[in-house]
Amino acid sequence: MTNQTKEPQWARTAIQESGLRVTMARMATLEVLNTASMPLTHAEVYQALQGRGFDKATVFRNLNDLVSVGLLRRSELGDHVWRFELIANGEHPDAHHPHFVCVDCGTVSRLDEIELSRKSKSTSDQIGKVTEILLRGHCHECA
Amino acid sequence: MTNQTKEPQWARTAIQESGLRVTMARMATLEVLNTASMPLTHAEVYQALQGRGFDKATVFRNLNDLVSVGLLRRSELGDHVWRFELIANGEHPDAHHPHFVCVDCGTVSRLDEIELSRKSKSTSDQIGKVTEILLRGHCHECA
DNA sequence: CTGTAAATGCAAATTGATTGCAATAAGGGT
DNA sequence: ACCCTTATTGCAATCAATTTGCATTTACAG
Repeated sequence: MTNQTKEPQWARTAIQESGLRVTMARMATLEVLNTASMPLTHAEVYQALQGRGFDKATVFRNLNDLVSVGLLRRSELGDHVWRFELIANGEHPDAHHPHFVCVDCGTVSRLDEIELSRKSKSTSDQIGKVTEILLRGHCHECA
Repeated sequence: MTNQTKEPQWARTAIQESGLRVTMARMATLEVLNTASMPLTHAEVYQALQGRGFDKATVFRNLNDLVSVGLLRRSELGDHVWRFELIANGEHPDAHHPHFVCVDCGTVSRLDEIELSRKSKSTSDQIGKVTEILLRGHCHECA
């Protein structure tokens, strides 16, 4: 989650503790995602890093590396693009929070309070363990 | 929806009424999707049509054409692949029914009874009009 | 300070999807 | 049944997102 008030070296510390090596590209990637209010695509992260000279493949690799050590979460919200977001301290990597995606403008919103009706929960339990809820539709801006 | 008991010429009729020309490829595409119990990817449809000699671009175009005349629905369930399913007679093209996707094996299940809790509904109403609900998680097979 | 494994840059490869274009076929009109 | 027009098809080329191969560079343990 967004957290503008982390300790100065939180990114370095987080990377160190993950077992990955601390590099400029990784620190910068975490910083970018830390100040984002919504999941960012690779393209958005890459663009935010323009001027620092990192290669696009490096950004891809770092995003994926950071996902695999549990610092980021990668999700697909329906537009054929991966989005990445920081996982809050202590938050379970699989515990995606619900998102709403506007199919018209592509805007992604985070919803924290969404849950299924009781009856639906038991229905879905018959299928498996739900770890993510995604809602799609038309946001008020586009309606 | 799956419907093995349509009239013999339902596919021909449906295509005719849509205004598209009736071709072998389109009839076959509809037949394949009619006997499928879940949304199929282009690759799956294409494979099911192997031996009939249709080109992969033709299959793509037909799937998209059939979507645009409202005979099929195209959805993206989180794995970067479009899936297509027949729209039941009279069903609203935008009225996606809920799906469950297993993030491990990729299996897609259709859920017809899922809904949000009342509180969640009002929360999501503040964001926009929800037209699709997608659940992801681990199915029992993979758990 | 040095050695080694990890990370990076650059280009090439992959994958899902789309498009240009000439050849072919559907179906309305005669 | 036979044209004519236009939609549809096949094939190759293209596109966009993502991944990979490899030589070079860099982090960091000792």
